[in-house]
Amino acid sequence: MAVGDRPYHHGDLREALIEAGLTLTRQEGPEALRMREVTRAVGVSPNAAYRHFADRRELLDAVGQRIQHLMVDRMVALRSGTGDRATQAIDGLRAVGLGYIDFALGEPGWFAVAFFPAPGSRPEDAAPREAPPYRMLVDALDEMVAAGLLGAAARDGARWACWATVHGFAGLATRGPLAALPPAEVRRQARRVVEAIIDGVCRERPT
Amino acid sequence: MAVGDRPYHHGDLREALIEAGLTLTRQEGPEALRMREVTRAVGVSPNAAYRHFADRRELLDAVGQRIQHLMVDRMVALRSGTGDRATQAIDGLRAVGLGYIDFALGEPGWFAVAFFPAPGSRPEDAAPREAPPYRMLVDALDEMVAAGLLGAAARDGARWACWATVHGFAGLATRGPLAALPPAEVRRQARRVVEAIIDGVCRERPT
DNA sequence: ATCCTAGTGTGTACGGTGTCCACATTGCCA
DNA sequence: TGGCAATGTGGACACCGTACACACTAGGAT
Repeated sequence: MAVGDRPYHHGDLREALIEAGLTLTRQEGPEALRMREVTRAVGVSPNAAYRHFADRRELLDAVGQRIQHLMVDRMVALRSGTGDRATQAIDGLRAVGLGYIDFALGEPGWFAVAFFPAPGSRPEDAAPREAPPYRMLVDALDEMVAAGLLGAAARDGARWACWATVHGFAGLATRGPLAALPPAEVRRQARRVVEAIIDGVCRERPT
Repeated sequence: MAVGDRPYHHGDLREALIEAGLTLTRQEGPEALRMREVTRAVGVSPNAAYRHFADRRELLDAVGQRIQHLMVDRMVALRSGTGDRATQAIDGLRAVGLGYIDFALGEPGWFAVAFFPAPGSRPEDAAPREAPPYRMLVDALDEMVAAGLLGAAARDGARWACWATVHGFAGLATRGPLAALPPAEVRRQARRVVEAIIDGVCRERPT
């Protein structure tokens, strides 16, 4: 059953490939995910991967989704539930925004895999509307509405506005000019930016 | 002097390579810039490019800077100078934001080259602080301060907040889930998002 | 218990890429 | 007019993604 000590069939190769992809992309980002290297890391022939993923991109997408789940895991760990409903709601929204940015700053390679996988990736399934971090944001905004801090009519626009701001800041901070600033300053600016968009979104009147 | 009809020396090969890079990346984005194809388009041997650019990335960066200049060219065309100083200032800021987004929507390939060149690009020189579109934003915010619509202390933070929002929206709209929405809806949301961040930034109190 | 089939991994090969090296050609300046 | 620095060429190397045909193995039907 085995010529070396490893059986011919790997057991759960699909999972192993995704995990190898995770460790490979953590430092260098999506470019570091090369079929030959992933399979090499798992100790398997390059073509074996094609039994589980049609493409390099399909594997990369799978890794990206896994990373999005890691992301929400870290984000939920930030929530603190004290105070009345209004402060809880606003704290929750803040936590989502800062958590998103913190993850990007702490794991720039992974963040790039999750949200900038490949320049030519087809956008419709790149980061579907059900992206877990996006759901967290949606929930946080619903809490704001329930607490009376945000008009129900403004909710839809607020989703895009909040996501855009936080996402853009993360992009500028990881692969843009903000990366040149010292990390403490970056975090300080992150807090200001999050406050600004929360303010702007709460003031928004329906159009 | 010529074996075919083209002289051995190209004249301005560096410029020709950049222009070929522009046309190659316009549709498909940064990935479409391949050394062999660029040189092929110019009618020159692949290695000739290495007399003018150390790397593929160096050429890609040059193309990206060129695109940033194209971007401001289109953005300045949007400015309309009517009304009093305050309305001019706020209209200018709006125009910068919407112009940024419009360019990204109209030229997603180029936008990606300018701001998401390669996942592994070293961020310090990726989009230096003097990026032309960023300078436009800085100027617009200075006008806001001069018009008394923005506190001088808040200006620094406002720069990052505005850029992050607009940049993030462009990213979501070109390679993210917003790309799935109909273009008219995207533009509508763009207007709301820009309004929201302007509101938020103007309300900001110093920290 | 045996066979067969579907699932999974392997070997080989092809075309493409970025980039290094040695060499060819040319324009320019002393 | 000679020579030198700049510029373009040809060939080669290592690597990549992936298609094709084949090998092995597990597990259900007989």
